[in-house]
Amino acid sequence: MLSKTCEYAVRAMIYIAQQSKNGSRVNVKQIASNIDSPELFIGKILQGLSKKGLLQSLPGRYGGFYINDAEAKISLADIVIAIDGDKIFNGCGVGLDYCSEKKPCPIHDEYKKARNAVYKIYKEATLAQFRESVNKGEIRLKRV
Amino acid sequence: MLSKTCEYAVRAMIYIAQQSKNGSRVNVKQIASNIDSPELFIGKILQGLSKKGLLQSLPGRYGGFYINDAEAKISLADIVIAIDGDKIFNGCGVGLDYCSEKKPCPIHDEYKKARNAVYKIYKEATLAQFRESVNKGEIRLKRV
DNA sequence: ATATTTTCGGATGTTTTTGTCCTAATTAAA
DNA sequence: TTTAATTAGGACAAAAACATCCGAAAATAT
Repeated sequence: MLSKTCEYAVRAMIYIAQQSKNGSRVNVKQIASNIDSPELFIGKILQGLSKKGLLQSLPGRYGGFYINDAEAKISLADIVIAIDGDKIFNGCGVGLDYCSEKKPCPIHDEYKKARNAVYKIYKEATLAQFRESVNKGEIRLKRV
Repeated sequence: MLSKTCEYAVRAMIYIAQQSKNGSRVNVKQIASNIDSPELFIGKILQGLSKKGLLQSLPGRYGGFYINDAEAKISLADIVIAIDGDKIFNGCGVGLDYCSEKKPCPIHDEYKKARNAVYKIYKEATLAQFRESVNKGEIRLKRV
């Protein structure tokens, strides 16, 4: 399960990807109101992702956040790993550090399959994909 | 991903199930040292599970925790739900409360499949199963 | 140049999760 | 019945996650 921080990040990135189709920028106020997140908090989160190069930011009047064509190739998995790390995709099903191919835990093999399926989903969902569904009403990012 | 509390609970329950094969009880000190958890904390966790009827406890000298044949039928999923709730098995992949069959989020369908696979694994792993593998060295519950 | 609007960065505050402490109640052996 | 060893329960403490505040820096329109 993703952390709350990570959920905000994923939804914000999807929103920004949609909005920056033609180079336009969105500010934190817009983002927060469109994804139902605390404004200052999503600001901090995006600052971090921006530092890591997952999106662009421009300070100053008429500034904001945006995503260029190169960044549109990034996947939800990239965002998740940047925020929560890769434990969700690699970790053991019962929390054992030693658990591995060589020293599997009781549910290792099946759990690994399921985990990989989850990874595949997040990996194959790229921001570019979400741009496609702009304005079709297919995507709604508010929580309720 | 399970909470730390939940991971401790799952490992403790597996350990207790193994140990109480012939009605014997284990105390928190034994449990903690065998699953690598804080002693007092796992005590608290098991008290909670005991109240909910997922295992038996006996206070007093020579007391401890144990699992009877009826409880051996419970699955890891039952434990997870008792501690972390069912959000991990039912929740949306990007944290949207409204997300459902009728109003799916962008990754709803595939995510649901993967989530169901995870549920199946935890559901089919019963404590009775783990009793089978006692002393075969198949199960190791210490973290490292 | 100046005013305005935005992100940046660091400190701070709040809530939840994780973990501990202490005393009481309970049980069984001696 | 006494004693020792254990769980029960409630308060407390520490750490991590979540969230806000404030002043500085940056960018653009005027």
